[in-house]
Amino acid sequence: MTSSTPPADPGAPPSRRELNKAATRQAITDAALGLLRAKGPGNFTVEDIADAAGISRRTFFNYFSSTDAALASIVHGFLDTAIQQLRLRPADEPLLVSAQAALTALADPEAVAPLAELFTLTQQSPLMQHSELEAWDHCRAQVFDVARERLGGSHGQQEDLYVHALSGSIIACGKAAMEVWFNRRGPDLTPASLSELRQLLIDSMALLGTGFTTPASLSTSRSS
Amino acid sequence: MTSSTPPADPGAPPSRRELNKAATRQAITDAALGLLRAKGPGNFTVEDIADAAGISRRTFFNYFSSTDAALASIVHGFLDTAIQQLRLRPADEPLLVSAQAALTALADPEAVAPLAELFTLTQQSPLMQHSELEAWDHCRAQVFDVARERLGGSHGQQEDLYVHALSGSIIACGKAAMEVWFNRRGPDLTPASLSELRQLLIDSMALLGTGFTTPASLSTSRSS
DNA sequence: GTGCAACTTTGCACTGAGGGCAACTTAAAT
DNA sequence: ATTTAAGTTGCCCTCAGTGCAAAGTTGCAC
Repeated sequence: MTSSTPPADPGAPPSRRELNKAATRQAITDAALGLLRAKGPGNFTVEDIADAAGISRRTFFNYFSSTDAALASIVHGFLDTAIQQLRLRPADEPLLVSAQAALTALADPEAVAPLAELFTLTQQSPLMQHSELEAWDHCRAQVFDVARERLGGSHGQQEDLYVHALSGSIIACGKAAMEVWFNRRGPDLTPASLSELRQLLIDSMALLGTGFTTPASLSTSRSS
Repeated sequence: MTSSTPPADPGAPPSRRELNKAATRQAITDAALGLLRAKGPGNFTVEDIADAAGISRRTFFNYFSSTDAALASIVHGFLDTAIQQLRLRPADEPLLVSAQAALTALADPEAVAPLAELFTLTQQSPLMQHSELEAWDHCRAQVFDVARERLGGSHGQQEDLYVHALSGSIIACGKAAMEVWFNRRGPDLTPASLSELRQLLIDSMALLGTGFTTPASLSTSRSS
């Protein structure tokens, strides 16, 4: 089974089985992305992906529960590293600052390239929104965990709202920054474009931190 | 077809066809909700719903593209009225205040009852999250429209981020308030519970308006 | 190495979603 | 009443997703 317990020992050398599984997983997402490029969203089947990845249809489902899930694993990968970055921040830092730092740290070509391509390929069609929304929501849940940990165990019921609202808003703003960036730049990955993405991420978190005070405050960002 | 142009004349008396369609639509969601109650999420098929609603399986798909969609129409209904309320607010009012008003206006038994039941019935299982997330996202898009209209046509590129981030955050906070409320109260629809929901909605918008300043500000809400 | 145990892949078969199409039924219009 | 448009249904197709059991691999002990 794919879902059995992995060694959970980060220090140990990955066994052959682990490597094979990782490779297969990668082959699947590569194949899926390739077909998306070649045929467009909705115009290929799970069997197509399996063939392209050199595995059987049935095995595909051992790894992913759907075509969408396979493609969304790209988004998951990105967001997971974002969460990793977030957890590295000092616990006494304001969450918004941590989020800013974690996100801008990821605004480099290698990390955003697959994401950018995926977005440009699927922007027009709602066939991917499902898993994409889920990926963001999964990330939100993890930000929620981090936020709750930071507030310590002393949280009464009031903090529930605070933590829920904050984590949700952080995700919403991160999403907003990415969306605006894609709308403006498309698949442009030049340093100038990436620096604009960083600025957008910073600005969106700043908006959150200042309570969205009137649009006059918009003069903050002048980056293109 | 279901998707043909409705008269779009709100003054005219609804024709027989319109009435039939509305009735069928309602019968479907009723049947779906009934089956959800009776069998639990994931334990019934489209055919079951069609049978219960007294229509053919094929006709079901003329109205909804999936079981999820049929159930999510409940959420859609709620959020659509929320948007309606939002559009009724004066255009020069701060958006956060408008959102607060629109949402709290809907915190009455008739409006939230179906929603509350749906949430309690599906909270445990991820079988509904798809359409639910979509419903919220659809609502976000509409808040986005309202926000853009309010900022007038003079919006340069900076406003894009502002509007995206703001509408996304509003939705996130509305969601947060509802989620906290369901977690605390479950399907409780007593006036005390509803007033707590109202307070939560107000508080979450307030958090957004104050930039989530330190948890010390949490003492605002003391409502149970 | 040999062999066993655990894990993984695959084929097969089955249920059910979703949609195209044409025949049929019902409401509206003249 | 007759024609026309809108809606319903049955038939049939493809494809998603899953359980099961028979293979094929890898890990480990001897």
